[in-house]
Amino acid sequence: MIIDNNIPDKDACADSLKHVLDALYVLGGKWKLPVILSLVQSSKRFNEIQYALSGISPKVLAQELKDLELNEFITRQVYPTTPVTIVYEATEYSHTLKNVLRELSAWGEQHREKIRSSLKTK
Amino acid sequence: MIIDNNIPDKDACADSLKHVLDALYVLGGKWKLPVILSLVQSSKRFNEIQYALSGISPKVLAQELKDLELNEFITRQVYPTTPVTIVYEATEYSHTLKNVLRELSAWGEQHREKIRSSLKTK
DNA sequence: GTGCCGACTTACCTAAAGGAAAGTACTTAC
DNA sequence: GTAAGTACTTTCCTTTAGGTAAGTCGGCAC
Repeated sequence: MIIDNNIPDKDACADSLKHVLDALYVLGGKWKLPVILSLVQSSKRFNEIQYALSGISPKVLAQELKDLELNEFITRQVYPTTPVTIVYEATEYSHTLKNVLRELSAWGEQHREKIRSSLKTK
Repeated sequence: MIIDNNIPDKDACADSLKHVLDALYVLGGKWKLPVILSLVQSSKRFNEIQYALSGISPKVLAQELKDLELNEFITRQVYPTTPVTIVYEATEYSHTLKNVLRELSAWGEQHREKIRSSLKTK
C-alpha cells in the first residue's frame, strides 16, 4: 500500500486553484469590475455607463454587458416608453462578490503600501 | 452650498476599486498563482517548477519568477555547490494571500455550480 | 576540446483583448 | 424630408500575453 503524505492537501490545493482561476476568469479583463460596481451604485442606461466609465468604447461595453448578463451579474430591462428605455441594473448576485472584493481590496491596499515603502528604502 | 449625497461612498468605492485592480494586476495572468502555490508546497529549482507546471515555457517561467521576486512572493537562493544550485522558495509574504485565495476559491466554486445548474434548467 | 547539464535568453510568431471610427436601425421633433 | 438621439454593430487596427525553437554561458566529465 502506497501512501504519499503530500498528496492529500496537494489535491485539495489543485482543486482550490481551479476555483480561484475560475473566479479570476469571470472577473478578469479591464472593465468587468468597473461596470459591475458602477451598476451596483445605481442602475444606468448604455450611454450613462459609457460616461461614468470614461474610456470604454461602445463595442467593448456592449461585449461586457452581454457577458455580465450571461453570468447573471446584471439584467437588461426594456421599458416600453417612447422611445424605449433600456436600463441595466445589478442583480442580487452581484452582492455575492462582497467578501471577495473586500479581501482583494484590503490586500491590494497593503501590497501597494508595502511595495512603495520597500522601494524607498532601497 | 452643494452637497451630493452620492459622493461620499462613491469616492470610497472608487478607491476600493483601485485597490482591487492593483491586486488583480499582481495576481493576474496565466501562471502567477500556479507558480506561487507550487512553491508554497515545496521549494523548487527552475527545471522542477517547469516540470511541476506542465505547459509553461522557460521564457514565461523566467519572466514570472522575476516578477514574483520583485513583488516579494518568492526568493531566489543561490547555493555555491558545484555546480551552483538555484532554489526558488515562497516567502512568508505569500501567506498574506491566504484570505484572498480562500474567498476567491469559495466564490469561484459556488459560481461554477450556479452557472452549471442554471444552464441545465434552461 | 568536445559534449552535456542547468538555468536561463533571444528572436520570432500567433491569438486574443481592446481601441478608434464609422455605420445602422429605430423613433421622434421640426 | 432632414436632423438628432439612443443603443448598439461592424470593420479595421494595435497592443500584449503567451508559445516555440533555438541559442548562450559557465562549469565539469571524459
